Amino acid sequence: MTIRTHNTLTGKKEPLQTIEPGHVKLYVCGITSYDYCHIGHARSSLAFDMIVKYLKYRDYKVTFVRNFTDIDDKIITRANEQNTTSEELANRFIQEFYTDMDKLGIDRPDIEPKATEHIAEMVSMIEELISKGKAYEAGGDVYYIVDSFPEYGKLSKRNIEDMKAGARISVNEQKQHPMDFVLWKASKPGEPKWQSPWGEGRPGWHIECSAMSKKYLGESFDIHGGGQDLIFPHHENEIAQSEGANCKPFAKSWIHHGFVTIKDEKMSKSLGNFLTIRDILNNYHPEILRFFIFSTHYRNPLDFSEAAMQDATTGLVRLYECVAAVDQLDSLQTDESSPTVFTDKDLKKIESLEERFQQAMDNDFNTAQAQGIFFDTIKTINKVRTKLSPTPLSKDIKTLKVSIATLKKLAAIMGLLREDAATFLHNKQEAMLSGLDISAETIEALILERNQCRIDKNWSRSDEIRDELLAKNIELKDGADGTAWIVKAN
RNA sequence: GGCGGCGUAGCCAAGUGGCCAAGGCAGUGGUCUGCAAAACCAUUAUUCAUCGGUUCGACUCCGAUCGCCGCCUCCA
Repeated sequence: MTIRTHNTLTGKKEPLQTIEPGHVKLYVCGITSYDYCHIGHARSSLAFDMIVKYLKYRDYKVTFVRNFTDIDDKIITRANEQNTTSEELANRFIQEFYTDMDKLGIDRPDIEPKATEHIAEMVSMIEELISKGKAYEAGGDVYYIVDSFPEYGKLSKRNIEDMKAGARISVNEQKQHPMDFVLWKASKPGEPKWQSPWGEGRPGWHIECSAMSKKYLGESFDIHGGGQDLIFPHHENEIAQSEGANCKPFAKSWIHHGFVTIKDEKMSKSLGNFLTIRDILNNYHPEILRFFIFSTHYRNPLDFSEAAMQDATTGLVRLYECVAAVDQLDSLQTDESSPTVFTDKDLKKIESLEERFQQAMDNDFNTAQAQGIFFDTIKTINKVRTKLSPTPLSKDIKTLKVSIATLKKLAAIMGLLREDAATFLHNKQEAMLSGLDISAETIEALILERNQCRIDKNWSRSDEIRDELLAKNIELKDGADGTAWIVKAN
């Protein structure tokens, strides 16, 4: 089986074929660092984290580069508002970004270049473009000649004529053609600036990715990724710059993920309908956010709501409860004369887990389908587990243990089931209990009282206690080895 | 207006032309239980926005229509 990925350039799913065998070179556009990250950024980071983890699981070597845009108009404006330098502001939010990423359990890329540390590479690429007649200097700015690149529009599937009709391009006297875009901007007084052959200035937005991907991955590499909103103009312009300067194909394949929406509208700063990663992590465990993000395919829009997060919570807890239940089987006495409780069908289902998972993930990283396979598997595990005799066959226990180990290994690719199950469930209870006006001691005391009532067959008082606790969201579970309690999600 | 995408059960969501259209949440009936809860079992789309077409056969391919979303300006 080969991995197939959807390529924006061709609009098709294609088998992954790396330029260098067994080695994937991946470049992803990272954040512009001027504010806290929202869950749209989380989706982006999580999607590529999952993709890298899966590629590594499939034995690829991966070189993963993700940049920081640490100089641009928004950064300068925000820095002025805060009476600080753009450098300080950008670095501060890079640190905040790391705080969020670490909480989400996202692995660091291999290389994280910053735009401001690659001015020389950008300048030399711009010079190359000028010398090839693909760019021109005008009043200290440098522009790319879009008409010099016949394939312009091949990624976003649009042509220059249609775009001119759209006519929302800002008027700029300097430009020879309205679609020409800036490679180098002359600095205004007080703005951050670097020396260049065209005077003091700073780079345009798109050139950094062309220059840095070339430096770290080469002129041609395997996959370039980012959000769907980057297709045009950012990635289209990158192609024009890189292929124009290098005269070689740029990224072979393009992966673009969908947006996070709220009430079906794109989350964005201008609409003010965004939630930061830390807003979410205040209320939900990071794995719940991961579970939610991966519950749909990465290219589809994903609508955020509290209800959806509750569903994700319930689903993840169900997985953890299964893991915890199997973990507890250690304490059982085994008996080799017991019959096996596995049917052939059960075994087949459990043993095919990894293969089915790979099939789903090979198909353009279909995490939604993969999650379905997890649930399908735990259904079988739970079924078998409940059929276990008090003194089961040790081989049956072993089979269950092995399948849980496989499940955890595969779930880890999405960053799920990485905690000890009992601890996860316990911490979740603690967190929920702290929001209630009842202590664990009070609950335990009431359970003791109720159990005495039950021995006395005083059902009315016993039920009263249970209802009383239920009113406070405490649910009781009477089992063979006593009464357990959980805090109910509301 | 141009381009791209989406429309599958009450909600979310898979589905790479051909066995009963995954899975989750919610619901219903049952097993278990003193009664419950959890878990388990069973059940919930003669149908995949609509209408045509291609095909022996389509949710899956093609065309049209309706609806929603995104990009075309900074944006993950």
